[in-house]
Amino acid sequence: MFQIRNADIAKILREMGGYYQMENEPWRPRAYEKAADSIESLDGQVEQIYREDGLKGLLALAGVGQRIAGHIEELLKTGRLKVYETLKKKMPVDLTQLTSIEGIGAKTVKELYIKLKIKNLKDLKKAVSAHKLSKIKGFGKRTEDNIRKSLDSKTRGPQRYLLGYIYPLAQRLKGKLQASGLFQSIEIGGSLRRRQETVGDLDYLGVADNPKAAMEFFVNLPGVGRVLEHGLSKSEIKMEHGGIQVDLRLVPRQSWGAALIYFTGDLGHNIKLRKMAIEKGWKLSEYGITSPGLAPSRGGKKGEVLFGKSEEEVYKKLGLKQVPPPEIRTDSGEIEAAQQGKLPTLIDYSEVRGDLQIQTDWTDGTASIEEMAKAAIKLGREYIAITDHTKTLHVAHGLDEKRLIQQGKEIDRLNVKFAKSPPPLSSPLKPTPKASTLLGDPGKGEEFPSLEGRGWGRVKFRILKGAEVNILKDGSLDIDDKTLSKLDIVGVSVHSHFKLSIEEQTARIIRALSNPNVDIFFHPTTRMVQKREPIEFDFEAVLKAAKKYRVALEINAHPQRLDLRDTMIRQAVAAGVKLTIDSDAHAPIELDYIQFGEAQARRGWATKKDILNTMPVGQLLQYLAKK
DNA sequence: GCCGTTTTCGGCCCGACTGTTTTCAGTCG
Repeated sequence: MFQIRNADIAKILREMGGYYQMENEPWRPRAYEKAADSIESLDGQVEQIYREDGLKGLLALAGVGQRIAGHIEELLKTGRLKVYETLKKKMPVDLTQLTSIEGIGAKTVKELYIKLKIKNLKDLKKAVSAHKLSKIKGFGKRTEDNIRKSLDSKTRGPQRYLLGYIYPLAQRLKGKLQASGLFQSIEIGGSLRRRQETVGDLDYLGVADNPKAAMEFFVNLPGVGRVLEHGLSKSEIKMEHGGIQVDLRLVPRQSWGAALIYFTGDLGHNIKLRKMAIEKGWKLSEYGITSPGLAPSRGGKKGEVLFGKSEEEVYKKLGLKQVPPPEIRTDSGEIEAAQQGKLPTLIDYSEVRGDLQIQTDWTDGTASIEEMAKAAIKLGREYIAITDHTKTLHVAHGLDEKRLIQQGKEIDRLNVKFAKSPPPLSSPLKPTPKASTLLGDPGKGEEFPSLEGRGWGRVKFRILKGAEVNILKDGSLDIDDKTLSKLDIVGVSVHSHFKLSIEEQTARIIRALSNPNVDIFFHPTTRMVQKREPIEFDFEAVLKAAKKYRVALEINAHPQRLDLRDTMIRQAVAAGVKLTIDSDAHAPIELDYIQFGEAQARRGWATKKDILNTMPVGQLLQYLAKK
């Protein structure tokens, strides 16, 4: 059998969809794209599914039927796919490459190949430089210019941005739009509102009395590199540095809720809602629930808007008893749960009280314990655990037993110092939005969390002694049990031997978790978003072990890790395994990453009671002591 | 090509903008 990754299978299917699109096939392209999407978003490898369950396993995948399952089987068995090769022979173009250029789809690729024999980006660049495109019928000078600009901007900047890194820019832009006074409402939608791990572009939605002035203001924002589109209801810009695309849609006030739903997505969630509307004899669009009518752009008469003012109204009319929080709008059961009023109350932003993974300048962090503690206090944390690396992680100058004991003494000293004279609590706090602001009521501004009612003043800040202990190849730990037993919090993590077989990796992890001193399994899969694949192990077995040994799994909030990922969090919650949300901060500014861990937890349907560090410190220590 | 409280046929989300053409196809989200 051939080792073919999901991404490769998806790429081939997507290209096949493109070829069928060239041939003007009506529905096949959509089907292939859907199958490709579905495979791309899988947790496990298709290859493994096929190895375990054969063709039946493939057919169980969403969007995969007899024919496409057969394609996948052929790929895995022979390493090739004959139909694909035949299509490719007829039109030997690099579809993936060419369609990655803005404004170029499959049909344009076909034209370019037939007229100019353009097969890949290199050919395209040459043709553009020689001004050959503008000479083809159906292409003009503007098209050629646009393609040239797309080619230029493609060479810089990543395709998708990490949520945690783009979030501040998104908030700043929103602030600027708000401050202009030209928008009665402005909200951010899209994958950022859903708090996806990565964000491809920023989607703003607004209500403006004077759309012309509002759009004019938008396309002339400072830092705009290019204006891609400039209309009265929709405009798109590309920022100069980093090149992220920003879209703005304006809608009538009575459509605000429907538009917010529409521009928040995701696609699967929206499609299901639209089908539900059709079943009720209506139609759902970004303008609201309407009586059936033809699309205005196709010259038809617009149906009358019946409902659409708020998200709540639209969801209610469609038969949902609750509004699904944006983070879980993925068409994975949230609609059905909301119909029955059985959505869980997700953990809210700022419910995490303490941070249980922090590195300092004792190893690879940049700040001292005291500096990290003071920064945490400013953010309103009630406790932190100092968890520097341990000795076998040489690159980080990990601590040995002796140094850990020394560090414990330093922590004792600081705890006494803070008890005597607590550091000041700065105000206002950093803007961590409450979940309710995600529901985007028109006109409401950003809310700031408050410490009132949290018992601040009565709660003493506390630094806990901890460590991020390295799991060795055989599952033993690199710090002796006697030292570990003196720590408040012991986290363990994998930093080496990523490529063990599934059986070995699973056994190694379970052995580590079975150590009675261990409290948390840090960044369990070690994946780095868009950078490093997760290690492979039997997650079900690890969940069982975590439950048995009372070990919590971490939701690492660092934008680059976000580990566990959403689907695994949901599995852990279902299995009754406790979780923690930690920043993994190596510098004071990174302590604020907690909010992205809270977002991740919400996307995994976690509630407050699932997350250990929503507890006050006393309760947490009590829980840990019971082990 | 996929899918099924429309289940083996007949649907498949829906609309905006652009460019080039003059009524619309292509692309995108």
